[in-house]
Amino acid sequence: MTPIKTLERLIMYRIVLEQSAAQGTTHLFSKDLASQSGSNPAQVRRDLMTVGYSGNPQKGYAVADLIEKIRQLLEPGEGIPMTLVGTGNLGRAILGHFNRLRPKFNLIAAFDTDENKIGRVIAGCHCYHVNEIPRVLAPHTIQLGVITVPEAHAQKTADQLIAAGVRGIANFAPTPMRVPAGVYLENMQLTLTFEKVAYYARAKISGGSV
Amino acid sequence: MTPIKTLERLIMYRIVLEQSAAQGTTHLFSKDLASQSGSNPAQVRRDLMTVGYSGNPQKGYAVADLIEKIRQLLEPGEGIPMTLVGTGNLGRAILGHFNRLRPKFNLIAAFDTDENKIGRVIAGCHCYHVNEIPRVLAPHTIQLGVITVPEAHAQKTADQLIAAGVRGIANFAPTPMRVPAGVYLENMQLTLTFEKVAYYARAKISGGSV
DNA sequence: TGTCTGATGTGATAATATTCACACTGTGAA
DNA sequence: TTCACAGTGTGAATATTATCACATCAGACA
Repeated sequence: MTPIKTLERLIMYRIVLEQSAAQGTTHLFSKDLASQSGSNPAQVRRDLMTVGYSGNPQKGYAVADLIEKIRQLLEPGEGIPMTLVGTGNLGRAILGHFNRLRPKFNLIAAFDTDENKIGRVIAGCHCYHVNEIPRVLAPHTIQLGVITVPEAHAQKTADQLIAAGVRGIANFAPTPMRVPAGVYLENMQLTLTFEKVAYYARAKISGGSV
Repeated sequence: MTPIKTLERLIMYRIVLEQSAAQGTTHLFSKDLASQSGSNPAQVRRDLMTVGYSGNPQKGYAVADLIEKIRQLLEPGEGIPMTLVGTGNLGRAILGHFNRLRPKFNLIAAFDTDENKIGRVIAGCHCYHVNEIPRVLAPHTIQLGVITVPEAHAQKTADQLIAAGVRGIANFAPTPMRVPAGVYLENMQLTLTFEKVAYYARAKISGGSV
């Protein structure tokens, strides 16, 4: 099991690597990868040990090969089957992003309770009523459920997804939720992020170091 | 300087505490706070040491007092002055959230390049052209700049905000960016989060523990 | 009043994460 | 071919973070 911090950095490295590849770069040194991803060279080398890819002292790391190695770690199968519940502003913004996300995400369905949205295609994704979660998701092994419903419905939605077999949830509702062991939950609290940034910004402004 | 992990949890505790307060709860034990915020009791007590608030072995922690202590750490001044650049889907979703975020955020202005939006009020916030960033932000000490512009403009936008004195940035554009020392940057990569959740979900599905 | 109880605050310990520092390697130049 | 060099891979050291475990405490109760 790759440690969470390492995994986050590897994902970031892949983003950088893909941008480099798009610009025609074939090789990168650890210090390049570090500066572009906000890390440091020693950290990069240490992280790359975990994917089992070796660079070359003269040329650095072969961009294409390294992308493939990281891909194998992140998406050993075909694509990541996912779903989204709550097609409000934020939900639609996220669905829109999926057109840009790496093709290995496989968006199975979106869900909402608004009758005006049921049956329509929103941001390229068919929208069902939440009552249909069990039926629609049954044939799939969903790895990622995104929750963008109002706060009051967040926990119930999570319970429905979990009952339908979803084992990974990203919750954007502004309330922490609880899930049983065996489900991985990421609470995406915008408030939390903003307050954190403001806190450290204040430290910077007042001259402290972080 | 409060460690980053501790700070994140304190923010989460405040969210839980405010929900408890809204339900009329006046006291909570560390184990309650822990279970509702996804932590554990020892961690909660350790974290609360850093804000200098003591509980009572029989009653636990006084909800109102603890909220105030955490508030003093997070917002020692009046409110957190902030701004947002890029009023697309995601930007508007975030602006919308601000109606719900704690009143201590003080949204100064929003910026865009779309002439149709300039001069209008979007989600309760006046929208200026990005060229006006220096003029509009000059009178303020912005602690938080939120970037929700397309990938291609993200770095330039960050540079503009930093030139205008912003020392804390939350970047939602799907590309990592670089900032000079003295600026705190949080790259909010949706891709990163989603891939991370999917990775650990797969571990759960295949029976591994995390 | 004295005793009991269950939660707190915290020193000590363990686990995790990062950084250092250096032997080793593959390539280009002489 | 041999040398020099810049960058890698990694054991060791450091720093950070989380957990344990227990002395202490404030109130309930007899």
